[in-house]
Amino acid sequence: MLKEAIQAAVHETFGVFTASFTVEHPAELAHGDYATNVALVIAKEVGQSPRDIASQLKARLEGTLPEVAAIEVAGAGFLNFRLARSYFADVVSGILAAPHAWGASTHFAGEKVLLEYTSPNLIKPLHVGNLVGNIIGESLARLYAFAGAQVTRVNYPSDIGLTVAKGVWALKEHGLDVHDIHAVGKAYVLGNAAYEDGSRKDDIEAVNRALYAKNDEELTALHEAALRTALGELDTLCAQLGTTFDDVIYESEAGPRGLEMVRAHIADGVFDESNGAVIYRGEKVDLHTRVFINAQGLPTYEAKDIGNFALKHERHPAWTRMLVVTGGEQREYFKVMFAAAREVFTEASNRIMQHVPTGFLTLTTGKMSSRLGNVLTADEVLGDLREAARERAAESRAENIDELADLIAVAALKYQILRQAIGSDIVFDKERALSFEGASGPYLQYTHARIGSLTEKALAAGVAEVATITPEGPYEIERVLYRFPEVVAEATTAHEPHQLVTYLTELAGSFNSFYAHERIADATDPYAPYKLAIAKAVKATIANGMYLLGTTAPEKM
RNA sequence: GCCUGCGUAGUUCAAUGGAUAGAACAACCCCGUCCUAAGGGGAAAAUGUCGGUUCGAUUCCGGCCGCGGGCACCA
Repeated sequence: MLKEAIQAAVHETFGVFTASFTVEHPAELAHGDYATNVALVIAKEVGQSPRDIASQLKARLEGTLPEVAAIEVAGAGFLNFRLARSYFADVVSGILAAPHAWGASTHFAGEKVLLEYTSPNLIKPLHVGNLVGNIIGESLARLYAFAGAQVTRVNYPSDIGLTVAKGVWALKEHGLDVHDIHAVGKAYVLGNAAYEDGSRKDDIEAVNRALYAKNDEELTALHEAALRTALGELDTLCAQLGTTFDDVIYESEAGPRGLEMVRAHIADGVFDESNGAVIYRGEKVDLHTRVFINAQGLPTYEAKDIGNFALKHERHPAWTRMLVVTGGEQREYFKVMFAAAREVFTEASNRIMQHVPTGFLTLTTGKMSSRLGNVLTADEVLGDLREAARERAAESRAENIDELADLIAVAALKYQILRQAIGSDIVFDKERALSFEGASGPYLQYTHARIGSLTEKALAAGVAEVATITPEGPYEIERVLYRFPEVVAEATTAHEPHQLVTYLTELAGSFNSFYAHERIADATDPYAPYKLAIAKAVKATIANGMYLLGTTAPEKM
């Protein structure tokens, strides 16, 4: 709206111009609520100085925009706009009228999003790195749903293949306890070592074939028991982290299906046979060649993914957008896989398929490596966080300490993972995560709970929120508050939950500063009712924002 | 070798080509008869390097230096 008005004013004053300009929130609140660089951009074409142009535009625009209270010429020729007091008050009352809908949109209404994430190897305990995909995927799922899409959460765990065979071989060889996920993980490490050093490579490959063929009762039983153990751990973790999958596709289902699909598309030229293997020549679409079926006739990851695609497509035929969240090392791989999938599934070739690469997680002590013994498992990190949270929670106002400790642990972990752009590598600082201070999940939760308590105090003091009697100028917090829906929209379309994290942290900081300087639960303050209304609006914003991050904001802490 | 991602305070992260590069942690200083100190306030501290494009570059382009990922039968 503002942009169109500015554009019209420029046309009327200076005629047509070709340069494109922006209208955005300035980085500094001191520079107003919106700013445009139009004067700088058209200066050359118009042949006048940016500041002169800006002044003329200011004169023309002043008083014509109902929501704008003031226009200033600033800096090199920026035009800064300050929104009217009433605008902010309207936002606050809007939030209080429908707090759960605040930030929701219909941007993706009608879309059916298939979102695949988590997808672990079912032969070892999950480590923090494996949690990254789950945490990012869950946030994206909630963001899309909040924007009106129908989201289907899909888990695609690896239950078969060489990695699994290594573990099963060692479970038998060393007689480890298949019901203990850590023993299973230890078996995987042993199996991997025996495979890598070449000493038992043939044996393990034989186990792999036997698992595919299911022709060895003992191995098959061990295999199934190991899977049950791993799935049990996965269920527990997902329950703690707040993810419920709508569909699970096992690699063992996807394999045969992929084998069939790939073989069926050799004749029509999608795939080629080469050196006994079946390959896709990615060079035809500027990518690289990859093997889909190996020379032994077993499906590789690529054929399994074609099978996975087939199953997803079959079970959820109306999907409009397919997202797959995995580690960034699979970037090039997914380009090839999707290219092949578009040729195989021609009826779906125009739909949106996106790989969402996540960053690699390292510890402050370096890369995690089972050999170096510095692997941080998911249950370990959550356990430590819960333990630390419980100590603090014991002194809190919460009725249920354990429940609160869980919420805090999850928020602390997820904040650490979601605070940076999802594709960039993460250095996970456990000490930092445990500190609960400064920019952190618990900081957001604390602010939320603080407002909960404040609301009770206000009630007791006889202050009830009113969004109509306002002080003259907007408080800084109000100037941050109204931007929430824009941030949510941007976080969704750009797949950038970190924008939401940054925003919520700024909002909480702004509120805490407001709280430190203003009396709210004070019936003698004429603006206390309005300030309480703001506080409640902030609380609703944090609650919705934290939900979108896959976390929960407690009422008390 | 080819392809690709990344180098921002001591550390971990921000910044659709804009204004004085913004936070947090750590180190330093201040705030407790006052609605939760998991809080607030203050001071100090950064764009790897050399060029180019631009009114304006952390951002776009190129060279160099450094780090990571991928490149046929692993996932």
